[in-house]
Amino acid sequence: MSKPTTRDLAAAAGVSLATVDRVLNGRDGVRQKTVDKVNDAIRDIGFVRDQTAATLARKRFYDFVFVLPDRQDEFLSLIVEAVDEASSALRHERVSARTVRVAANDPLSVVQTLEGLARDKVDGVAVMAPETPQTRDAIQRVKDRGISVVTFVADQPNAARDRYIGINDADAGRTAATLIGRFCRASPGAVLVVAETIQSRDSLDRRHGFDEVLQADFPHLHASPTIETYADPLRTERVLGNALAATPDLRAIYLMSSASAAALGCLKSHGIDRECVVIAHELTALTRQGLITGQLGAVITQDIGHLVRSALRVLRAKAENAPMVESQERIRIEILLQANLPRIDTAPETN
Amino acid sequence: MSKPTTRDLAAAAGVSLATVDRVLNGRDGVRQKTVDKVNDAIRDIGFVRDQTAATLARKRFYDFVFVLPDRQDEFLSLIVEAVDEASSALRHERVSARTVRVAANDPLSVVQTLEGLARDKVDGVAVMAPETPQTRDAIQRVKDRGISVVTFVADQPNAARDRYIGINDADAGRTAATLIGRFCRASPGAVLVVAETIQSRDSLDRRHGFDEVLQADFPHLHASPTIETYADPLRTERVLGNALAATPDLRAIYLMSSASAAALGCLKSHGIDRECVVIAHELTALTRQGLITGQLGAVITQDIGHLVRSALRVLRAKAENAPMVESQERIRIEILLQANLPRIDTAPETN
DNA sequence: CGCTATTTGAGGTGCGTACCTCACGTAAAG
DNA sequence: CTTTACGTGAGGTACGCACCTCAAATAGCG
Repeated sequence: MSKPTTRDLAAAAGVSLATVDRVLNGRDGVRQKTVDKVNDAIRDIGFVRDQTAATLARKRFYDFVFVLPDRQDEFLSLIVEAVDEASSALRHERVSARTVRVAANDPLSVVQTLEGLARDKVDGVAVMAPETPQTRDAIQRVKDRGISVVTFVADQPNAARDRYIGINDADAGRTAATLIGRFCRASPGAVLVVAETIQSRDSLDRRHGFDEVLQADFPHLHASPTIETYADPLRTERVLGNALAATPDLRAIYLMSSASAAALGCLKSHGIDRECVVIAHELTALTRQGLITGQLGAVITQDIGHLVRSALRVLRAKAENAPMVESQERIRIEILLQANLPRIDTAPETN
Repeated sequence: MSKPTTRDLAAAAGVSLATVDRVLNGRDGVRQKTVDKVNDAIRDIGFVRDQTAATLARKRFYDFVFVLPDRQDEFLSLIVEAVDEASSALRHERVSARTVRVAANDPLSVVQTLEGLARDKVDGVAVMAPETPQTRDAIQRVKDRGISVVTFVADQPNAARDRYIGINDADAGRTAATLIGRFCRASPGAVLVVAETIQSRDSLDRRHGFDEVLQADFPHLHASPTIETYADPLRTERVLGNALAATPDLRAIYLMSSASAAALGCLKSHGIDRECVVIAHELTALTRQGLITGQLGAVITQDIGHLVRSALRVLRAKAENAPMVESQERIRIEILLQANLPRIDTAPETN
């Protein structure tokens, strides 16, 4: 006999369809004993709720929101693009997604946005924001309203988020150190480490992983203190320019942040040695170009499309109280060279 | 007003629901003029078929089959595992998948299997097999019966497959050459290239890309002719052992095939220089171990879970005549170091 | 024991599409 | 002019589940 339905379940559990429904959808007014009876029957007959039918029946449309910083860098634009693409691709699966930008580094802005979303009829939120006590509380309140929350790209380990969607930053730093160390096998020298700011958790984590590996495995290289650009070209020119001038034995540069436009511009204008290994984060038009011209030795990145789709899958699974495939949601740290650069999309098929 | 349904479509096109259905599902018995009318209306009102309802309505269960070589290597075991996992994860989406093993290197075996599947009520096939005129014809015949076919891991560019799911092998070879070249910056020397067999297209493509980059960018390294192991430990010991002994200036080794157990064993027993860069393909328990111990400098791989899910998504989209997200189906060439090794699954959550 | 509060059952409707049957045209072929 | 085939319309059922209502059964309590 084929796939058991709720009807079979009801029969097997010796209860009515209504009760099965109550148990399946976590409604109350059912004695614990009865709940157990149904759950046992589920195991016994191997019942799996037909998601297709379930989503059809709850006529609901899921509305998910990505809360992103309002910085104007390409990485964020790509995320917005990916959200839009995913949103239209998922339209026929009753899911819609949109982005909301909040003032970066202004916890209050994040908090207000989250409050607003909670009041709205949003079904899930993906948040990319620095962890502060205020945002942590706001996330808790959103969750309290039964809305699921994932942290996105930047984790907030102490917040009540359902899950973190993004790479492990310490491992990303370790990866960078390994690449630099192995690309600069021969002679000792200095490595400049550049970040937008060291205030953020991801910068800290990456730096931590980076130092760990560099010190342990490549003692012939020594890393500079983190140079902060604040994503400001003028400041970058000053601090990074100075550092370049002051580092005669420069062997490599690690651009730790996703926003590396200013730093890349500065490096270009200074005409870095071709032997100097430069490693950046995130695949953008800029870093792609860097790989092609050879300005960049490697790019460490995460698949943005995968990131967004993963967040949406997780939010949806939470919203529908459905199971999920864990292994599918692990975001990999990708290393990109010129040779394995994904080809650019040509005109999308209309099919 | 919310999402237009088939009813709205019928009204907008000025035809009946039955005709809309005939057009949407490509049934015949509709004049071209009417078909156009409906298609225009689809564009006008922005109709998108609700896949959820569609799959529910066609009560059908999709049955997909992966045809894989019967070689006993870990890479293939992992694929089988991934298929099983995907199959049970997709149960509630009306998709089931299974694997069938055929005698590797026996075109007849592939052909017979495909014929059998075509006769059966299979809805789609993913084939991993060397390209031969016979398999090409067999694929054509399967397609003629309206069953969709994707080539899997190993492409057959001249066959009538709907799509290829896997990495670009020439780029994989280029990636290997780049890594080896950059890891061995300092002094000139030799690179051993090892494959299970050079007969297969993927070996040829990888070798081609490898040579291209090595010659162009790293002329201080020269690559050996491809050493064939036939995945046989004894033979491997002989040919690879000889090569090792005969190559005093050995700087790197490229293990080109997914089945690298024999070669890795041989290298281990011969005690390769720690400075020698070894690069292998595909993440398995063996190559993972190699990365952790430092025996391997890097592993070039493709995410097997992604591979399998992608194949299933594509086959399903074809079977349902539904659109697909192109960017989601591009398989990336991943570079794995010890630092960015995905952590092993712990006990899967039951949730 | 009766009374109230809680738990359970029976039955129905609707989600948006697929797929089926039957009947009614209309135009081409004989 | 009749036959035939084809194009189209009308209407229905089913898919598996969510969600609703109302009544009936049961448990808990004094």
